[in-house]
Amino acid sequence: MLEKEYYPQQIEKKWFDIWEKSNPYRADDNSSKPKYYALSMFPYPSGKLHMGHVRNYTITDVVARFKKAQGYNVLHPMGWDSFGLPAENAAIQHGANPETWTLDNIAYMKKQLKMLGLSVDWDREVTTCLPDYYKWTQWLFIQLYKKGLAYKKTAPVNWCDKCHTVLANEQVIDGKCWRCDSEVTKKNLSQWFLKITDYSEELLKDLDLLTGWGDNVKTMQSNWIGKSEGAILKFKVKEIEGLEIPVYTTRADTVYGITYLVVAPEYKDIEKLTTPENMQKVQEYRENAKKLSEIERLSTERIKTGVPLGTHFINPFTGRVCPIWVADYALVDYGTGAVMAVPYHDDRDFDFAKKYNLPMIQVITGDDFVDGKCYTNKQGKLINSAQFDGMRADEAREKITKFAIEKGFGEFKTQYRLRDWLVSRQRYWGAPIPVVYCPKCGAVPVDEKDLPVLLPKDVDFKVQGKSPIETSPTFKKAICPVCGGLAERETDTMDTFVCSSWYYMRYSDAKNDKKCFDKDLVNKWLPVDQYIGGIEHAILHLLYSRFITKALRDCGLLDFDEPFKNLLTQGMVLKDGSKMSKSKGNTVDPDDIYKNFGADTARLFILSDSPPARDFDWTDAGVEGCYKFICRVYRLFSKYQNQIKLDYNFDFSKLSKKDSDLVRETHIAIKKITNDIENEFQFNTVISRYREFTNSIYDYIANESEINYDVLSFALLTLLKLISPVCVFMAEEIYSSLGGADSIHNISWCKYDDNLAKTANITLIVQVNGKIKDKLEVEADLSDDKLKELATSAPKTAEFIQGKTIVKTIVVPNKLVNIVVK
RNA sequence: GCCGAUGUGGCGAAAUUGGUAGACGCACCAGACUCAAAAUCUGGCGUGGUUCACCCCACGUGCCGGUUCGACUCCGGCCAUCGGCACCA
Repeated sequence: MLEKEYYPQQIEKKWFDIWEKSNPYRADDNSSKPKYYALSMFPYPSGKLHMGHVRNYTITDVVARFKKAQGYNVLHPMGWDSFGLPAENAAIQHGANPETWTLDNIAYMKKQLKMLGLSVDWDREVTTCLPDYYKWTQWLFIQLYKKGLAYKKTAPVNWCDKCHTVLANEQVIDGKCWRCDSEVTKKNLSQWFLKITDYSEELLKDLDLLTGWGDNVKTMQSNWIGKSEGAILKFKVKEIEGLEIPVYTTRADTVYGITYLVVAPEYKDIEKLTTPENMQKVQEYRENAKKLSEIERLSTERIKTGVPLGTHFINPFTGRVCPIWVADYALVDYGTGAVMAVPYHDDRDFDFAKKYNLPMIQVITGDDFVDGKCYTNKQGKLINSAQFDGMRADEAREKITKFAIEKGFGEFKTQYRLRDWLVSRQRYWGAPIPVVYCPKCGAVPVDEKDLPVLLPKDVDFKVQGKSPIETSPTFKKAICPVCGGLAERETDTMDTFVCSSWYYMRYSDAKNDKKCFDKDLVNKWLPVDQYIGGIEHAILHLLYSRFITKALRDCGLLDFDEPFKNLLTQGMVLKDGSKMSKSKGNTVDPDDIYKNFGADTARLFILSDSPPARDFDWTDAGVEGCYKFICRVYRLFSKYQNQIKLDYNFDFSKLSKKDSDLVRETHIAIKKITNDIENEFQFNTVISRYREFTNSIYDYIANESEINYDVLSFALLTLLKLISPVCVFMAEEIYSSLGGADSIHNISWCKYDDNLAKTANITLIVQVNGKIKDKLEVEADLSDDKLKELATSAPKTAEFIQGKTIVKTIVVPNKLVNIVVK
């Protein structure tokens, strides 16, 4: 029996306990049904769920439940991105053990997720900080190493002093650390990299295959990869026989306008290129450049500086001899580290030449050319460029490069902005990089049978200035797997983004202790059909995962090219106009919502007001509104629980108008809700339909004596099924109280009859010259001629037509008639 | 500077192929129920004009222009907000 009023706490507790015991949402590896893989970005176990999590996982859960009801074999897993600095910082600050801290948080948050009613297959739970997972992260690292995709090199890398570790390029946001927001400096260190640049072109090109991704994310990735097509041109140094300076340019069409050349302060040949009399000034300049922070140096606002080296180069096109300068607006790690300067046609060169009084030569002109101003139009015509005069700039670019190739001082070159992924971290709480250093054999990967390389427990977290892992008295000692001699273990751990770049593959075979995953299983379940998470991973996680997928494909471990077929980036959860955050004090604790209104209310509300991709504004009034709606639905069922028939039966042709109208409303509701879910998961309109349909049912029952209980049963049970993916606890409670044998969540999705999914009458709009003059209630599906006749003879239209000539009449079936008169 | 997204009532928003702009909700107002309140149910709710009122008329989807019988929707040109990239040669 249903209670008269709705008590969410009791109902949700009851089903929480039942589902806890049965784990009813196992994905079946052997099912013959088509598979559907619904995936949420897994959480970092920071302590408690926040509303962003609630939104993310509710959306994915409704998708998973909808697809299951539609007959798919659904995989909807969950896990924990559980390595990373917060655990280590807790250890440093409160003396906690990072592992205990992390596992405690996981236990708490797991319970919160279960209270949210997620249809997750908990048998496949993955925890990246546990050895049964990171063993395989290490194993994958070794496969990449063998394939030449993991390597160690000394390079200027990003260093965060506060986090005391290096960072990947992707983790430096506006010159600051992505985690702690402190300024990042450059350090020259020997570090491990993954060769993502081998895949630059494929990562860019395959964005076109990702038709289920938003343009925003694809554009961000494309910007980040930063492809540019140009040429390398080589210039001979006048003073030094045999020395050449190659430059990279996308504007080969401007070579006749070169008046100087700039090298970066870190340029490799810079000392050779400096004359003794300039040496002191050049060295001073370089020292100064080193002191500047990345932020200062990359600021476009800054006034450009530089000093001449004293040497010169010969422009092979013109034979002109021009000076070589050092200036920090040339970047050592892009192109060749040297830039040809064409002041008249490049803003930066223009500023620089003005400041130091360097000559300018105009070589491009056009209608919009203004004398004395830098002219960067790429459609202009060449002048002062010998045989290339009169050509359009974009054509000349190719011709001039070809000319340079023929003469042996140039080549075409495609350049990418993307850099290799720096993956080593000087921190404790991560997967140890499985490498040992042997005095004889150098850096050697650990023998695969010796994996995992376990994190040592005998460490001191309070140590300053180095990784806690270094304080272990035992960890470093190792035997070289090649020669058997004494060796030293690598103490760096991996970037957590390595762990998270393959977790969604592990779900396909989460408990396998022989392999990272079975090839057949990973090929069966992946690619992910729908991935849902925050936009903040547009570059980081999503780019890394795409790279790892392609790399593992090339290692022969799987057979697909892209990991995520469809991607939904959900908007933020706001309150009072800004993002919920502890510092602003505008957070809402999911536990409080569970306690006061129940998880079903939280789920309904978080889906209700905005489409998933847009930001969502949390309001207390909105939550209450949703709670009231759930009560309103519940009351319908509790009121008629004795009349509702699970085996309802009626003959549509014999129904009264009122009954048949409700049947039609029911079919319309099924159709619209199904379409709205399938069309980009527009849950906000889905919920509007729930309300509309519920309002229709309330209208229907207004007169008790006219109720046909078979028709009412049909409508109510349909509503219950339609609402069941969102209000999971209430739907289950009602259905089981009505005597349903199975769980409502195991019942197939409702079908609709297209002939019944429309109203019996329509409102015909009558326009004269495009202005609405009348609205007529008429039978649906009348012929065009009949509609025309009805419209012209309508009394209100008559006065507008009278005395005028009808030029034409436009009929839109079932909608409108427009009479055009003169 | 380049690229992407967005722009509709007091607020969140809706609107197959161009075809009733504002569905659904929040807030607000009124009525019913009640001794009263809450809850619940019913109705109203873009702006301006006109009217005792019903009606009716004009305007209205960031701005300007165009195509069309008809434009939130298509085209051209702007503006604003948010986000990404950026001394990348």
